[in-house]
Amino acid sequence: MENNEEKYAALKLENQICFPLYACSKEIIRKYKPYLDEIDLTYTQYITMMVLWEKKCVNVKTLGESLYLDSGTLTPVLKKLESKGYISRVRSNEDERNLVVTITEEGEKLKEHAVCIPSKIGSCVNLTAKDAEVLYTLLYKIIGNVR
Amino acid sequence: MENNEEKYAALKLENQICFPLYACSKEIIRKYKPYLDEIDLTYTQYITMMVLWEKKCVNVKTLGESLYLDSGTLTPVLKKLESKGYISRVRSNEDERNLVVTITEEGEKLKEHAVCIPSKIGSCVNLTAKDAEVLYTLLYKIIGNVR
DNA sequence: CCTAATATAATTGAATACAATTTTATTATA
DNA sequence: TATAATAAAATTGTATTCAATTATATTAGG
Repeated sequence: MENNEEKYAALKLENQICFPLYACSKEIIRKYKPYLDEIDLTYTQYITMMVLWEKKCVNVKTLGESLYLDSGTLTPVLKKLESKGYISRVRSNEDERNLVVTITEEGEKLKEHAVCIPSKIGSCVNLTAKDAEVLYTLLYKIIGNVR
Repeated sequence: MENNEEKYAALKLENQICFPLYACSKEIIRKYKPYLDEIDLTYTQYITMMVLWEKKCVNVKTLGESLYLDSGTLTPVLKKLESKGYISRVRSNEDERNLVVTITEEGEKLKEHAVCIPSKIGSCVNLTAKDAEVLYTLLYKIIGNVR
C-alpha cells in the first residue's frame, strides 16, 4: 500500500512545472495592470504595441508569429488599437489577403509613456541579472522544444 | 543619436522576461490539449481536479489560494465539473458562506486516466532534471516576490 | 442585542485565447 | 484558362481571467 503514496505523485500540483509557469505569468501580468491602466492598454495590447514600436509596420501573420497568437485573438485587439488611434489597418496592395498594421504618430508618442514600465516590473519581479538570464534561456529552450 | 538605439531597448519583446513566461505557459497548455481532450477536461478543470485528487475536499477560498484564481473564475469551472459528475458543491453547515467542494467516486476514477499525462508533457517539455529544478525554484521565487 | 465591519461566493462586464469554420485572394496544375 | 489547392483574416462558439459589484452570512464593537 505504501507505493500507492507515490503512484500519483506526478499529479500533485507541487510537482508540476507548467502550473508555476502559468501562475507566474498571470501574477506578473497582474502587476502590469496599474501601469498599463495609466496608458489605457491591456497586456495583450501592450505586447502588440511592443512589436510595432520596434517594426513600425507588420502584417497580422507575422505579428501572430512574433506573439504566438492567431488572428482569432489578434483581430479584436487590432481593431481596439485602431479605435484608440495607435495603429492603422490596411489591406496590402500586392496581396489583398494580407492586412498591414502600421503604427501611427499617436502610437509612437505612447512609447514615451511606456518606456518606464519595464524597470518597474523588473524591480517587482526582483531577480538577479544572472537568474533572469538563466530563466530567459530555459524558457526559450522550452518554447523551442514544445513547438 | 546612437544612444537613441538603446533608449527603448527595455521595450523590445526580446528583452522581456514576462513575455516568454506568458508564451511558454500558453504553449505548454496547448500541448496538454489532446491529452486533456481524451478525458474531457480543460486545463483549468484539470488543475482544479489535481487539488481535489490530493485533498478530496476543499472550499472555494482555499482552492483559489492554491490555484491563484478567484471565485469569478472558479465558480463556472466548478459548476461545469459538477455537471460532469466529478465533484459536489455544498454549503458548509458550520459557516454558510463557505462552499465545500468534494470529489465524487467518478472524480476519483478519472485520476486513473490522468495519471499518464504528466510524463507525456514532461517528455515534450524535455528539460533535464537539473534544469527543471532550477526553473521550478526560479518560478516560485518570482511568485513569492510578486505577491 | 444591534449595527457596523468583515468574509465568502456569485454575478457582471470587458478582454483574451483558441479550435474550427468561413470568406476572400492567390497560386498551382490539369 | 478553369479548377483545385493553398494562404491569410475574420468569424463563431466555448472557456477562461479578472476587476468590480452584489448578496448573504458571520463576527465584532458599542
